[in-house]
Amino acid sequence: MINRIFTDTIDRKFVGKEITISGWVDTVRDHGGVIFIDLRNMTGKLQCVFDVAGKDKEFKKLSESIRPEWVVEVKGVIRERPPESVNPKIPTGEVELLVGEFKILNRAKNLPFYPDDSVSEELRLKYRFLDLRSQKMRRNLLAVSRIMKITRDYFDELGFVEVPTPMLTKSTPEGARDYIVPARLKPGCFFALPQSPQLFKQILMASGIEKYYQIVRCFRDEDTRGDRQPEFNQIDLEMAFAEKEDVMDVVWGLVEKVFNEFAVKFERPAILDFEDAIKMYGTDKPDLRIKISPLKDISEIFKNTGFEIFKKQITQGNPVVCFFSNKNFSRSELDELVKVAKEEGLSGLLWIKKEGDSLKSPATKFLREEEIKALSKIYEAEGTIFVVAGKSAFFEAGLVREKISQMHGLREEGFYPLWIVNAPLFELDKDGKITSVHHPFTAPVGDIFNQDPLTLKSLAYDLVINGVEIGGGSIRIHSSDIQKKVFEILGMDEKQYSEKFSFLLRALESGCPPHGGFAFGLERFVAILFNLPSIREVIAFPKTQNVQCLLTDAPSPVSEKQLKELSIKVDI
RNA sequence: GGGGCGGUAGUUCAGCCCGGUUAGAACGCUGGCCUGUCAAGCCAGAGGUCGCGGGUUCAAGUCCCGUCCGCCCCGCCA
Repeated sequence: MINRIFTDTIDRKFVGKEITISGWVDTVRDHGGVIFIDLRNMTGKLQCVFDVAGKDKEFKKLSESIRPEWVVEVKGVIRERPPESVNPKIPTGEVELLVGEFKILNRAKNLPFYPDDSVSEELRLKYRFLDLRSQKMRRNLLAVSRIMKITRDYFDELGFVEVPTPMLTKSTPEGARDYIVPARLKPGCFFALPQSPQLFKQILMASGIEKYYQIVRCFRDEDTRGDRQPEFNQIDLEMAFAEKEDVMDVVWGLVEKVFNEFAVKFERPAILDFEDAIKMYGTDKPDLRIKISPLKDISEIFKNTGFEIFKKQITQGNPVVCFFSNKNFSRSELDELVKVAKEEGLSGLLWIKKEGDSLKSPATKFLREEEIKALSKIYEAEGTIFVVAGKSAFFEAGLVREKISQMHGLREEGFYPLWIVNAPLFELDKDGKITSVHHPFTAPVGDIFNQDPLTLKSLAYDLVINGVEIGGGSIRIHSSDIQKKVFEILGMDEKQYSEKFSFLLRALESGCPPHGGFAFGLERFVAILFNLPSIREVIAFPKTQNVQCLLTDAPSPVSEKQLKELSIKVDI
C-alpha cells in the first residue's frame, strides 16, 4: 500500500470520488438497515456507511458482523452528509464514505479494553498495542518524533555533528548503578551500558569535533519514579571553545524552537543562583508558576521568643521560615493544609491570617507584641502567612508552598524556564563523604588547590521548567592537573583514577580544547510540554516501577547454555 | 531498603470499618429489534478461584499473618 489514504486528507474536495481506505473500526452504530462505522487510521476518523439496500445477503451478514478494532479495507464513494447529519466534532464530519465493497483484513477478539478507555496502567502496559492506538498516546509519540526532528534540524543548521557513541562501554565508579553486560570473550569482565555519553563527548572535543550532538539512549539501574525510567533519551551536546553563556544560548535556542513549534505560551528564562534558589524556594528546582511569595528567614524576629516551639528550634540554631499568600484561606482549608503538611513529614505548619492590622492564628496568644508587629510588617497585603521552623525549614516550607499552590490552583499558566547557576562543586552525602554535586568533570570556580573544596562553586547550569529539571550541563575541566585534583578530593588515589579514567586524562594532556555542554531529558521535556504526570506516557514501551516490561515479560531467565558461554553462575 | 494507596465480572468501581441467605452497579460482550447515527437507541441474556498462600472462626470478599503485582513518596538517581 504505497499510496494509502489517511483520513485527515479527506474533505469536501473528495466528494464524488471513489476511494479505497483501510484502518481500524473505531465504533459501530448498527441501525438495522444501515450501519455506521467510524474507520480510524493514523490521523483520524472517517464515517463509513454500510447501506444494505440493493446489496446481497453476504454483504448484509458480513457488515453486521464487524466489531470495534477489526481491521478493514473499504471501497466506495465519498459523499456530502445531509446538513442535519454533519458531525462538527471530527475533521471529516462533513463527508462520509458510502461503502460499495469491503474486506475484513483481520478480526480482533477478546480485547480487554478499547483505545482511550480509562483502565489501569497495568493493563495498558500489558496490552500496550491497544493503548498506543489511543489519541493521547499517538499524540505523545508523534511529539517525541517531532522534537527529535526539530533537534536534528536545529543542530544541523548550527553546524553540529551527530556522532554515535558506544552502548557497550566501561563501568565507572561514580554516579548511578550501571547496567552491566557480560563479555563472552573476556570471562569475568563486563561492559556497562552508558549512563550518559559524558566521557565520549569530551573525548570528541579532544578529537577536534568542535560541535557535537546526539540523541542518545542512556541507562541507569536505579529505582524508577514517574519522571525516571531505567532507559531514557538524552539530547546531548558539547561545544569546544565555549563559555557558559555560549552553551546556554544554544540550549535555549532549541527550547524556544520546540515551544514555538507547539505554540505554547512561555517566558524568557530567568537566572538564579543555586544558593538563592534554596533560600527563596527551598529547592534547587523552583516552580516559577507558583503565585505565592518566596520564602523568608524570620529567625531574627523570634530570637527572644517565649513561644516554646520556635524557641526550641532557635536555640538549636535552626531557622524559622515563612511565606505569604494573599489568598484568604478558610479555617477548614487551613486545617486541611496543616494535615497535609504533617502527611508530608513536617513536624508542624503554623498559619497566621492577616486582616487589616490584626493577626489571627492559633499561636497569637503565645507571641509577644513586638513579634506580632514585626510579622504583620513583613507583608503589606492582607492574606495568610505560613511559618515552618526546624533544621530543614527551607526545604519543608518549599514543599508546603508547592503543595498549597497545587491544591488551590495558585499557579500561572504557561512555561516558566529558569537557569540555576553557581551550584557548589562538592557536597557531603549522608555518610559525610564528599561527592560531586553535578559530576567529577565539572569545572570549578576558585582555587581548587588551596581552597576548602566545600566552598568551591562550579561552572554548571541546570535548566528547570515549571519545577522540573529538564537538563543540566557545565563547562568541563580541560586541565589534567585540575581533573586529578578533583578525583583526589573525591577520595580516589592515583591508581584508582588511572584505572578508570586514564583515557580521559591522556586526552586532556594531548591538546584538549576548553569545552562545555549540556544534556536534556527528552521524555521529561515532552512530558512537561503536555503537563503529563509521568514520562511513561511518552515512552512507547516503558518499564514498571519494579523495572519489568509487562508486554514482553522481561527480564526473564536465560538458558544454562547461555550462562555457560558467559562463564556465569547464578546464585540466588 | 522503608512508608502509603490499590488488586472483587472483560473493564471501571461499590461491598470490607461492624464476618452471616443467591457478591451488586455501570460500561463492554452475546442474541434479537431497528434506515441518519456519531458515547446510537430499545428488549433479553451470559459473565466471578473476590491477586495468591496460610491462619482465626460454626461461618471469611470482609478479621490476622505472609507473599506477588501496579501506582505514589522517602532512600537512591555523579
